Amino acid sequence: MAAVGRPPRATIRDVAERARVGIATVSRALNDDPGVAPATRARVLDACEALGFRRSSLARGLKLGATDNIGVAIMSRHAPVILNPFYAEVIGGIEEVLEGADKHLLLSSLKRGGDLLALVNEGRVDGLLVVGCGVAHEILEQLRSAALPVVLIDNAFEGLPSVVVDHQAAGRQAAGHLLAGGGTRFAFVAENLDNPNFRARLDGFRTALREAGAHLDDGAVAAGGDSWDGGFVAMQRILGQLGTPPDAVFAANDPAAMSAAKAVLARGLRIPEDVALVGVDDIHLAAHHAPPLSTVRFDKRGLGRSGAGYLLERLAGRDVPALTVLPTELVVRASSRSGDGPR
Amino acid sequence: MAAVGRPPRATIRDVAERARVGIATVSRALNDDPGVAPATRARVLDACEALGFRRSSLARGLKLGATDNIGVAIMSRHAPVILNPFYAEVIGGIEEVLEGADKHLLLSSLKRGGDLLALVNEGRVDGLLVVGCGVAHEILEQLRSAALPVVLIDNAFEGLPSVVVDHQAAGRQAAGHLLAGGGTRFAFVAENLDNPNFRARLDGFRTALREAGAHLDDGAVAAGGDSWDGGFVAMQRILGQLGTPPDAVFAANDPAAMSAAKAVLARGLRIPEDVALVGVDDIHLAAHHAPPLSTVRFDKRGLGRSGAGYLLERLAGRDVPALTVLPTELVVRASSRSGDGPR
DNA sequence: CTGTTAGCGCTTTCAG
DNA sequence: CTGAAAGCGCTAACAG
Repeated sequence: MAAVGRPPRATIRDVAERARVGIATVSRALNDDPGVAPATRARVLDACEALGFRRSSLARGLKLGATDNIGVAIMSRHAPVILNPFYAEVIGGIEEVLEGADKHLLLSSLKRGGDLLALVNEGRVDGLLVVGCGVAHEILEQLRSAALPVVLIDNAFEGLPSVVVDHQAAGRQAAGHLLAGGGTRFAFVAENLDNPNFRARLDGFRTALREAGAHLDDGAVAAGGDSWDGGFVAMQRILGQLGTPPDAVFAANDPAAMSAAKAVLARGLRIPEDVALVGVDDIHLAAHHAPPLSTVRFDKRGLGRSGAGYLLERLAGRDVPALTVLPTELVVRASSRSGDGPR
Repeated sequence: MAAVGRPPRATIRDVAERARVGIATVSRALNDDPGVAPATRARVLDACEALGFRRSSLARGLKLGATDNIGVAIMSRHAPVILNPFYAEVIGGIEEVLEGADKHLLLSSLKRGGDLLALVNEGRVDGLLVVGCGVAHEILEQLRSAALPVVLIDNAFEGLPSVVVDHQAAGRQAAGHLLAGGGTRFAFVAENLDNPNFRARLDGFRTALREAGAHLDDGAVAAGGDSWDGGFVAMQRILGQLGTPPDAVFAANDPAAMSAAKAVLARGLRIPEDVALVGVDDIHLAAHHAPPLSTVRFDKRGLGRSGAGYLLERLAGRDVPALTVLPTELVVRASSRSGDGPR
């Protein structure tokens, strides 16, 4: 019942024999070498077909010194990796580009950074995309002197081409919008403050407020934990700590914002009349939240696309920008649209 | 500024030279061959270290006829593939198992099934996991006679080890529960009715109702489209078509259920008092929906784990079950808990 | 236009 | 215990 007498895979030699040519001719025909007589080429192709022949990518790679595989390493301190929808989107973008270039995607969500170097030095991949900021500096340093091209996504490091989102700008845009809406008592909620992206968003938020002469109280910044109700917990803490509740809240991401909204409403405050609320991400549900959630959007898929595109450029021997910063875009919805205009 | 004078990667020959041994000895030392003098082994290992040497996976694979790569092909008629959280979970499970076995995951979301056969015949992977039911029968037939092990996930095919979820059971469980709750006018909503899993759920639902002497009207089955509001549209259609609104609704998945809930509430009906509602999936938000959503849960990650586990077994030459059916579990929450007991 | 041949870097007999 | 040599399947000179 097992796979007993299966014929061993055909090799280029079998094809040559059947087509009554030399193996070099087979190779040439397969590589679209112009110097092959049409009749010969046809015979070869027929033989391949008949034998179900496909070149061994291993042998070919060994000879050519390339695999057509691209490593994608996802490094995240906080997650079951691929389960994080953020990374899923990024990978989607990567895949899109690689597929167009006939490259294969070797996915690796390594716990230990050392494995990353191993991956690179084994010759299993032609290039490497490192996604996320959970990589130790020493690893990145070694990657910098690796023999194959490396591109960083959602993480920046001197000497390695990097594609990032302007998370600071996200914070500044949120601040600007909340200031314009008349906010005076600001707050920031997040699931955690370890995530560098969240910190950057907070940083931009705080900076923009300061520049406008406003102030973000220390007691108005809270992290509520990485479970689904992190935003809720954070918001509750802030409401408990502050004498007067805030009237302008920026959440590090949309889930936190939605969850924080529950705490605000539970306290009997209205959104946006009493509290204006802005998140980040523009996840699908944001538009269908009650009330529809204002947010700062950026192109997650584009992160993957750019990174993959640059890697392909590097593989082709071309130069690429050292740092690419993708913009963010404020999306105003009802959760922060109290006083500004009709509707 | 480009990578000019980078030393070419060290080979086993460089190591041999530096350790003052033959290349065979290096190979043996690296493969933990017992017949190597400890002192020699140490010298070899030192030399490797010093040279930053790693065996070429290509050369090794060519010799050994294996790559340690496992192909994961996601076939879905309806999706940006990896963006579908369902598949993301499955991949998470696969990854978990493969990482433990030191295999690499080659991700491939092929549009054309033919590419799948190519992948298999190129020798790029040692085995293949095919996820989802978007694969043509003829492709599966060819896969059945492929030279390497193939395991199907969330899809079943005679002659290929398959791991599936009992979607019919999900439908039956929902029916049983809604019947027990006193439902009399049943309805089914989905985003589409092409998805074989959705059809199986409907099928189980319908069958169980029939067996209980209840009836599912044709006008009470609707698909509303694959956008976010598919359930809403479907529910509206049913409410428009039926004279009396249904009092027991089964949705093909949780998003459809949530979306359908909006339509029910918009119509002025209460959940669960007027309409009991059950979904499938138990996505995160289900528990925090208003009202909390009853649903049928199954282990998505486990699908991936089982499939990957079986593939590893096959690679080790062991036999595996032809068909594995993962169970589903009813989770009762407020959306269907009108009359049955306190609270 | 086509065939012969030499490796790519590794593992594995087969001899020492 | 260790080394020399063959060869995995392919490509790319180098000759015809």
